[in-house]
Amino acid sequence: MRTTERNPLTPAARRVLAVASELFYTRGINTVGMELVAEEAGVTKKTIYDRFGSKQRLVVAYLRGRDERWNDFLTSRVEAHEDPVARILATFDALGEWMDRENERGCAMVNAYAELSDPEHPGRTVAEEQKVRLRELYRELAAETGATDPGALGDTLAMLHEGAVVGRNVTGIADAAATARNAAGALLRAHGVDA
Amino acid sequence: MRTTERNPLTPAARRVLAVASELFYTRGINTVGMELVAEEAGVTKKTIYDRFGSKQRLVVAYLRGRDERWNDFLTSRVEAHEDPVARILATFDALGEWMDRENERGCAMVNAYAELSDPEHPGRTVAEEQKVRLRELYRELAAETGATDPGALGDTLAMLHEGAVVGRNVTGIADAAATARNAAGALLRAHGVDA
DNA sequence: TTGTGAGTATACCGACCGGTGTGTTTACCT
DNA sequence: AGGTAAACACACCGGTCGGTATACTCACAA
Repeated sequence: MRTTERNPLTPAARRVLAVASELFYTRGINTVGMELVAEEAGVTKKTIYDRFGSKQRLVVAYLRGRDERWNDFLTSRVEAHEDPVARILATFDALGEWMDRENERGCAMVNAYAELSDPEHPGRTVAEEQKVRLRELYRELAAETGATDPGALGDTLAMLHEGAVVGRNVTGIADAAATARNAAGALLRAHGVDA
Repeated sequence: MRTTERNPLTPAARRVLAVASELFYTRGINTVGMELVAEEAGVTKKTIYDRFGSKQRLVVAYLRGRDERWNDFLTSRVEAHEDPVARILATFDALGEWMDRENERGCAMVNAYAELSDPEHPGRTVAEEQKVRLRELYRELAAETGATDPGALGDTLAMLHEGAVVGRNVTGIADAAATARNAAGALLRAHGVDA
């Protein structure tokens, strides 16, 4: 575990993380062995364990990285607008784009939460934190609109957001994000917001 | 695979299925080995393979059984009401009760979908079918209310339903079902339904 | 009474799992 | 020229995976 948070990854470590992220996401964390990761990254297992220390840590790095990428994307989309209503609607547009681009296997955090049943696994915390952060984002945005009961509105939007991912991925609702966006508008109006 | 759909399970097979269902749900399908299932059921592996043929089939039996239990529960709650609006709201009450009682690890179908990455695994179909059935239920109930655009309303309610499960389980929204129920009422009114 | 189905016990299979140890090569920095 | 970090190759560890084989006991029913 020579790898700390600040100093950058070595080239091989970066390759390992990229490959592992792809494999863990598309085939599942428990299904993918370290030997396969090493092979696909053109690296020996030794190198992986020298850089990451354990599979658990590699999994955490994968989840953190993916969380960060999504969060950066979402934040940039939200901050592109001033009006709080537009900011809320932008989250659903961002979700739709993201799902079209790189979510063909559903939410990585929800999947990891399902796979990592051991309550001690630090990967669970990463997933929980991501969801809590999303909830708080919606609660803050709801408050900015001056809605009546912004807490309930924020929670509702967060649930709609999560439901759109499952709806798109498992249920097969093709336009899930757009439908959720429309619903968000209706919910805003129901909470006394001009939308 | 002597076990077909109609003839009842032998006592040992019933025990195996019960134990496997509990273990698969709480610890995850890939995490639980057949040896553990055998041990916990007080049965030898031989017996399991004589009755179920393979782990894959045991997993499918688990998913089907759980799906059936949930579906029976939900259906009974819906059919207890005449008014379509009451029927819709009843689904969220049912969900809340179910989650309090036996959903401390989230939706078994969504979890299985995350774990079973092999697209050929028949367990995936069970999960997909359950989600599609839920979507169709909401679409039919929405149509019964005479709502404008019952398709979109139904899809929205289905997503809200799924989001409540994730919200409750991962995000930690304690009253997720109640919040979703309130949101469903608002969405109904937004679609021109008296609710 | 003689099968037959259900279940038991135990040993085994090849494959793979996460992880470690030893020693070597490469490349850059001073 | 010497030092150091990174990556290499390769062999190995104990343990578990899903699944199979053999042989035995028991209850019940024709």
